[in-house]
Amino acid sequence: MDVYESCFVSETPPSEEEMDVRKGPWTEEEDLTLKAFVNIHGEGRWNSVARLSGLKRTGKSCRLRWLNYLRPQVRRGNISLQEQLLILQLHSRWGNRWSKIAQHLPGRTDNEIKNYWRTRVQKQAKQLKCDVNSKQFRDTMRYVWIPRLIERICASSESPSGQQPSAAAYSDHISNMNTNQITCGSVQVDSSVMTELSGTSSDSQDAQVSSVSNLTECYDAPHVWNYPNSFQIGSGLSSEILEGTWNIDGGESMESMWNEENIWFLRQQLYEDDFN
DNA sequence: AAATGAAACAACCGCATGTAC
DNA sequence: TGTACATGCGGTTGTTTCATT
Repeated sequence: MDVYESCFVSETPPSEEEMDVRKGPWTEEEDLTLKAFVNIHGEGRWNSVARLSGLKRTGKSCRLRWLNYLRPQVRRGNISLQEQLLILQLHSRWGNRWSKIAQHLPGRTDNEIKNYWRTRVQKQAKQLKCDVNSKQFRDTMRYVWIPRLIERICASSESPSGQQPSAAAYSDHISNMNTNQITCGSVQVDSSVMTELSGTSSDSQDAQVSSVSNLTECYDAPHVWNYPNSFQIGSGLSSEILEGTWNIDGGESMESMWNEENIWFLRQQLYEDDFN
């Protein structure tokens, strides 16, 4: 039995009523207490942490506070472009499985990703006056946003890219993958980016298919894709999208969003997952 | 400067799952 | 095998911050 364990094998925990449990925002003092306790004894056994640290909190509350806020690895602040792309992709595959998505975004918590999705993506769906799970929203993403984005990926890939992984290395990496690819200049773009978001991939069968973050400013009918005859560009789309005035994160441009580094990063993450 | 509404973030709750006994 | 407890997850709600009028 280790030191930690010996600390915790003890009396039955008092009920919440008996404990006079504190709720609501954590104070700085509570944070320090929890941090110090976990630093000494390690994570886990949260009910014991709550009891022995002197915090009048539940084990659940301690765990949540530690995982979402106090953990040293936690990254706070703006979700980067790469992360936005990953969230979009992974959510299209797994639906609202936030913790699973979070595993692919080091330092980000499921709670943060969930909040991001709710506040940003669902907002966009609201602007479109449709549900994020609706066909209209998926179609908008599938036939308008994504193609436009990919077109921009292609465009940006042809510009100098500094210290990024080379396009050649990237092509080598994906050439072994059994995927359909579209060549745009020196970079190949995987058409699975499209099919995943269409909700037809096998992985998405058990997941609720949802859609895209602030992937806007995307309407500009890309010529690189074949649209189904039945799909009318612009049908039911908001004027912001149709006019290309739907801004990203308060003005961030699509150009900056889709550079070669982002594509490299995104693809790496996805293929690693596919083959794990 | 104050009021109001929207957006972002933090935390709680209930349920599901895992594990030890 | 059944039970109790701990932990993890996703949905929801409460609170704070920021922008607009």
